[in-house]
Amino acid sequence: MAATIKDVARACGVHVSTVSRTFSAPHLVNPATRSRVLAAADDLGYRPNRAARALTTGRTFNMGLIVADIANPFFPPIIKAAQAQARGRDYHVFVADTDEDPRVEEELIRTLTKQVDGVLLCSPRLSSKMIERLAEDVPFVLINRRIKGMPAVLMNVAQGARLALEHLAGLGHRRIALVSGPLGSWTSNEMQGVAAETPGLDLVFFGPNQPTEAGGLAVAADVAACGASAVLAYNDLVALGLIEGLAAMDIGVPDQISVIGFDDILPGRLNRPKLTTVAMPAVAAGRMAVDLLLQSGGEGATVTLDTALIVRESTGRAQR
Amino acid sequence: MAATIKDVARACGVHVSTVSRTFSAPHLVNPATRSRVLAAADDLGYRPNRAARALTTGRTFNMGLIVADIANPFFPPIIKAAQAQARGRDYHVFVADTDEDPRVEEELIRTLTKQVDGVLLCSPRLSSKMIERLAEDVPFVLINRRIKGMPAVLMNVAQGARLALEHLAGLGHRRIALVSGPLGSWTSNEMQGVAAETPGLDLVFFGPNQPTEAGGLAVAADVAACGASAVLAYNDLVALGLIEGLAAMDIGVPDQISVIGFDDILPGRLNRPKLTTVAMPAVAAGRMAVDLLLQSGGEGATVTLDTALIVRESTGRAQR
DNA sequence: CGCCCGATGGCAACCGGTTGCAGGAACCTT
DNA sequence: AAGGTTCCTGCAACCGGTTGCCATCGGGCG
Repeated sequence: MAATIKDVARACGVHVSTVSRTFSAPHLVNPATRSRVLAAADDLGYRPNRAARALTTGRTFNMGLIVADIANPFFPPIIKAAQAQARGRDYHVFVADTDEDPRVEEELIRTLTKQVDGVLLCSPRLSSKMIERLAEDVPFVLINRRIKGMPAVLMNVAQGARLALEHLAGLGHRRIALVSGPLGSWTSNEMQGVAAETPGLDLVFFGPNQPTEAGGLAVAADVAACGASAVLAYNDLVALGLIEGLAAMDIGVPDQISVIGFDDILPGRLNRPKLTTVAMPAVAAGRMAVDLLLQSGGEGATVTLDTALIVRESTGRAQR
Repeated sequence: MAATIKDVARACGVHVSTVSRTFSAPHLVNPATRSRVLAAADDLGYRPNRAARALTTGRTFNMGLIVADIANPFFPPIIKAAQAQARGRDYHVFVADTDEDPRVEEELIRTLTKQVDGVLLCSPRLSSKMIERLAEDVPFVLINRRIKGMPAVLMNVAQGARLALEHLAGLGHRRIALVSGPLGSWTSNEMQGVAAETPGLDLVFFGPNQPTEAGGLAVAADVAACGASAVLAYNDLVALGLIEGLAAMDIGVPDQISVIGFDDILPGRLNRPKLTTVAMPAVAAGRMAVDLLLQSGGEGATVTLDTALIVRESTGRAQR
């Protein structure tokens, strides 16, 4: 049995309210009394029960973090950063994986609602309408999704796409394949938007595709056949699948085709050729989302974080 | 303001205790009353407050999961599986990352203690003594660590190492390098134990090493110089680093040296050559750990899960 | 020397549920 | 018809803290 506030009160002959105040409003208790209480508490190994406290204060010091797929290497850095930042603010984090299923996502949010001060929604699959409805019960911060009036942390995909296209253009590529992700993905739309408005390029679109290596593998043949000398892929996983598919057809990267991914996940860094990619600020996003949630005074604040092009080995000069 | 039990009680003219029983002991309430209560609850969007419930019942329906490094690709599958299994049991999971720091780990456990029904410790860095002491306050299940009397989920590294060595021997390799991990790592010890007792092999040990690509990269030259035709690496990350280092010296894998890793993480599957590795049953371990925790009747039960050799492309016949 | 005030700490209600106990009603038994 | 069950529901205490209110006490001030 862990020590409760009563045990401490009894141990040093004061009322429980005094013990309570020693922890939550120290300035209201006499220094002498305070140190007696602290000594007794330390002696008994007392720690305030956060859940009980939450009952009256309304603050749980917990938050939820909901992601589509923990095993997708894009998410762990975000989770790690958010969790670390939260710990620094004395918060604990419930992490839940929806398996890409909106219904699971909704149910998860509902059961979490009472138990947290807010929820970080990372690339949510729910409809905007549903998110807005759920937001009436618990504060949200969105990551990688924009809904008007809701605080969000966005990654500047458009800027990254622009950098990537400039890089390819600079290497002499003209005909470029755009391998997009799932239908209606925000990232895909951003990429296509930028590409469409970039002059002097001859673009070929492929999509929708699964956002995985399998997706990349599946379109490799089409990409090879379309005559493009470079590819901008939806994410690193797709890019890696693509490279593998091209290799199977004996098409060398970057010698014959250049490939750029998005995200900068670990497997891309380890791949050979090392993947040129647009790095998403995952760590900063996780941190920022936590801050946004906790200072929620800034209702609806939207932060956009810059991306960066990381040139490695999967891009090279266009062959003439 | 979310609806409370009182709102529901008022709405359908019964006492709160009746509402409470409708949810936690339905057989004690008249079917007619029950359906009225349920209707009212549904109408108001009422959901019991789990934290408040925990206060009296002592069960929080939360558990903690503590890992050394979320961003290490070995852990996400475990986290994902544990979390999914927990959700199936109506549990929520706090996930925390210790950054490999035992003090953070201890503090985390302490603050989590009151808020969970148990904690899953995944590859903990704390001393056994400390873990035993903390176990007095909250039930643990260990993953990848054995402490007498404590429930644990282990992965059969020895068996995997045996399979790997047999595979290499079968390919004609005799002189084999063993690239271990950090000092005192349980996995390293198991591997070395098996290797030492395998007859007919000429073993060269390298260690301790960082359990990362950097670690593999760093020993690549030594490994190449020692004349071994095959390497058993501490984990996939080390193996990948090793392959990269060998490639830099123009030593081909598997043509000149065969490499086997441990874990079966995603980057290994995507690498070229695709990594031959001993797959750790991460998903099963995550699930099993949750089950062990919840049925904790089986005090101290230890489950050992089998590993499997996955032969891909990084191993081949020894060259003569 | 009396008054006012700030500092201190006890009291008790409350947060949202749970549960042992008791009482009333309906239903059986004999 | 009396007494005993069983079923259902209300009452109230309790889980571990928090907090508004009030009483007490000592001291400073006029």
